[in-house]
Amino acid sequence: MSSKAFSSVWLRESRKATSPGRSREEIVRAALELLDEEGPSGLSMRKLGAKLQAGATSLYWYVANKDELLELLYDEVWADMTVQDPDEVGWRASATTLAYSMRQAILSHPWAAGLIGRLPALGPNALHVANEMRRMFKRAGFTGLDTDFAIATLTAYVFGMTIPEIAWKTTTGNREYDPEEMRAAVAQAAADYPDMLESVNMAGYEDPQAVRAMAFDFGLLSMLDGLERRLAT
Amino acid sequence: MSSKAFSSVWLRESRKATSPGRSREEIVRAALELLDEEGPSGLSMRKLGAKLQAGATSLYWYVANKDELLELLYDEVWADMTVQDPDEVGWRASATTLAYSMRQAILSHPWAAGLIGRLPALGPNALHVANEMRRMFKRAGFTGLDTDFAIATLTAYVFGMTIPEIAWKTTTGNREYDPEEMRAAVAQAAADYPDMLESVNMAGYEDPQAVRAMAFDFGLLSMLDGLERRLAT
DNA sequence: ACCTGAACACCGTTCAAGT
DNA sequence: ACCTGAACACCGTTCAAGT
Repeated sequence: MSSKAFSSVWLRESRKATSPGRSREEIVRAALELLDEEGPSGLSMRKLGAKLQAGATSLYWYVANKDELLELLYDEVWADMTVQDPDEVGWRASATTLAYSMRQAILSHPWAAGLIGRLPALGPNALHVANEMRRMFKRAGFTGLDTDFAIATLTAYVFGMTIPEIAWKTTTGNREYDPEEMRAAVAQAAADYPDMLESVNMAGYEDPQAVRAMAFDFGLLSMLDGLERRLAT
Repeated sequence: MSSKAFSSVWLRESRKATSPGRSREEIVRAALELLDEEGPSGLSMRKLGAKLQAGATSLYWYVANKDELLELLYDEVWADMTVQDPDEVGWRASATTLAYSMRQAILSHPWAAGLIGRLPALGPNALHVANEMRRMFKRAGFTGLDTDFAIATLTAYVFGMTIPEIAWKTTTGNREYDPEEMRAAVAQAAADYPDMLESVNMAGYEDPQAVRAMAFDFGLLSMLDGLERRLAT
């Protein structure tokens, strides 16, 4: 690989929106529609150009490349995350509602699953959330690097738990699919492991959503208990 | 979307390896080389065909499509994860070394970052690890669904923490890159948030690896403490 | 049974040329 | 300053045809 400087959309000036026609905002809005309607494969520079009644290559005036566009889009997901003031409700309640809110934000923008953790999150919305988390954990009593570690731990858990949830939903979701067939398939794969088999057969394939939610709760509780424990030492 | 049954390579018979020439194993081995050497973009059906001195389309005899090939490759990552017997070292030590081993496995196959959580993990290696985790947590005292939840929580944490680590390494790694320039860039983005700025300026851009490792420790400790707490109630 | 090349329907991106 | 179409260098996959 040749030497190439680190870059991000957020570090470059946006082209001024001149005519009523195109602008970064317009492009992002249209791209968002494409993604939310058709999923990740719905977004190509060509399709996006068409939707905006423009040549695909016109977009390159506003955005350096597709990755930059994705950075822009990624930040929109962070806009859907809401934070309750830790000074009002306490850090733990604040962390809990934020975690749920993060999970919800990803679930409602499934196309973002492939972006999380792979794109720098330096957009204004991401920074705002990061800053709120910082306040939250400082309020809890963390100091120095521990504050950063707590932030990283919480986001890692939420994203790590939610991304597979999306994969599950998109393979099974919006499609004629028989939960029984699914169960049987997994059971077949796990045939050699009696303990796993047992679990597969009872793990609620009829209501996977409910089980997922329970799992999220369980892990979140553990996570927060563990962080609280750090404060005690 | 039309109705399409759930499918996975692991649920279909493999074509028999006949001649010394090609087989699923040969293909996977060659693909693995491509990925480890050139990264995710190094793998295309055409390049893989060329490497095997075959037409790109020959591969479709052994593998239904690229996604199936990726499933096969993904399972190889799980092969690198090692588990210590919880009956010998205790569940917590076993969980700790497994967590490190999982992190290490992903770090040494960075191309897998994009696959984790998005592909079903039904391969023999993945199942073996999953089963070991089950033993581990049962030994710890978990029962019923809680065992599954503990497994999900631990893997979510490890993957959620490690994937961004890879992203960081591949944007900055193997490339002329100035940590100071990087720091300055992030600082610029965070300009509006004094607390974040402060943290950015001390967060060890000279030795990001060390800081990452500390963060992983911190979170893992929290996670396991939290799980232990579940057992007490 | 196994392999092939041609062909189809796409991609992201560059760039000279237009207004 | 902004937009264009043509062109380049790729993709995954299907399929009729070959051995």
